[in-house]
Amino acid sequence: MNGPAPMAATGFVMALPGPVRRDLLARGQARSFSKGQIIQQRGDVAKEFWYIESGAVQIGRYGIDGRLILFAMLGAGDTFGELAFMGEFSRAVDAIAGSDCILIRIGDRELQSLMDADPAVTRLLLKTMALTVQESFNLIEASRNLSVPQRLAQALLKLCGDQPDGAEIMVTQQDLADLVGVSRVSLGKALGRLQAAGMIEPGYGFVTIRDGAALQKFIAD
Amino acid sequence: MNGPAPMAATGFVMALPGPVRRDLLARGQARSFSKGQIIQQRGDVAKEFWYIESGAVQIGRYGIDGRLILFAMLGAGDTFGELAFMGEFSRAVDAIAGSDCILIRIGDRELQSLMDADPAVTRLLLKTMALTVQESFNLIEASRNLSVPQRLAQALLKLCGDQPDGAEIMVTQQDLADLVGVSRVSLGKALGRLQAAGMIEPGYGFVTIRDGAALQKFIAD
DNA sequence: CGACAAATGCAAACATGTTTCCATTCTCAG
DNA sequence: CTGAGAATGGAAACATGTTTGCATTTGTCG
Repeated sequence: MNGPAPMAATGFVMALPGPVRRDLLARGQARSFSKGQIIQQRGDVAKEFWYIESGAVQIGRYGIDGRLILFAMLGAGDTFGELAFMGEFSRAVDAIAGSDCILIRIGDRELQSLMDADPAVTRLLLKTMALTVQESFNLIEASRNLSVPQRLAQALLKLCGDQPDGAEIMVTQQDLADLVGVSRVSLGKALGRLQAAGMIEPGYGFVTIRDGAALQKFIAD
Repeated sequence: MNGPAPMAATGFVMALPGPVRRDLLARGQARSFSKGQIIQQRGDVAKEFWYIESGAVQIGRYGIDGRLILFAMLGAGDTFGELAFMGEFSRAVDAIAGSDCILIRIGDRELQSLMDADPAVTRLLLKTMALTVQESFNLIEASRNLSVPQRLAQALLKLCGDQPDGAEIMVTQQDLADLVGVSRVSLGKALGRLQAAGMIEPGYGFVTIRDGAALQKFIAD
């Protein structure tokens, strides 16, 4: 209804020690995108990666038929694009502005000078990427072992980060469906079940978390 | 029926330049495992990674209820375990000997000296891990957009690597089912359809690839 | 305010995959 | 050669998710 949807900040930049981080961000260039705008497309040559200063970014893949698969929805403090950048191949995913947002572009030069200055940075990069792989393993496991309501609960908890109960997540059912990997109809049913259990309260364009602990327990079966 | 199932060698070690690779492997310790033996378990502390000298290794996760999710089936020349090793967290997956096999254990010291000697090695590690992430994205996308027969075709092509038509892949339907992420019944049906189309020929404990090109085309829809 | 688009709710027909049995075939050790 | 276990084949009942179509609600903007 009101406020933005701050999410758990993950990714490489936030793991950097404060001074180093500020220095790196200061070297980057700020760019703003409006909601729905394409930030990067699959196949693009990767010459930079991005830090999210404010707003939300959707990471996923658009199929030829208009289908969308969301791998993640990122928020302020998150980083994306390191992957292709580090791997030196073309973009593996599309990135779209989920809301009006301000990003900071970090290019080859900026990162290189950082890595030269501090070997620990490389280590950190490796660590972050390893985490990403783990994440995607978890996604695959979830999609095979968990029911739709459980996966929905998982997605909601991730989106709300460490916000306390009562947090309103600004997201449409369609977006959630793309994220969880089911149709909007199925997602609606799942929402209904979580609502019936008093864990959440669906709204128009947002979802309110009523009982995060219960969601956690629900996932664990 | 006979021969092993050589697969496309992927991973970090095979990407190293010949002399460097031989040097690294020479420093490692060879260990042999018999079929079904557990090589590493989820949660273990990661003090090393492994290079597959010969045989097959299954990478996946065992559920509490005995369910198994296979992420990959690796063969000679492949590497595994770099993930947790690099990320400095505990093992994210289980590894089981898919057949009698010989592995080479590479520990902290060996890798460190390699990284010190050649900074390009670090770059290579990053690249390899980025590829792994891409792979897992592809897996997720496939599980959402492709039919079971298509995913089966994909899995079979990956398993046979670049072997010519006629190759016999030593694998049971149950293993394939765990890999593709469906029940054995569904996998059986999918096999039947590929067979009807003349692309493969199922056997007892193996599958013969009849027309790899057709499989490729079949995946593309 | 009032129209319009976006988002949600709902239902029926349909498609796909699972589960549970059991029969059959194949391989291999003894 | 033969018995036992592993692997495959198949059928029926069931569960889950999709598709399609339309009605309803909500927010926005002129």
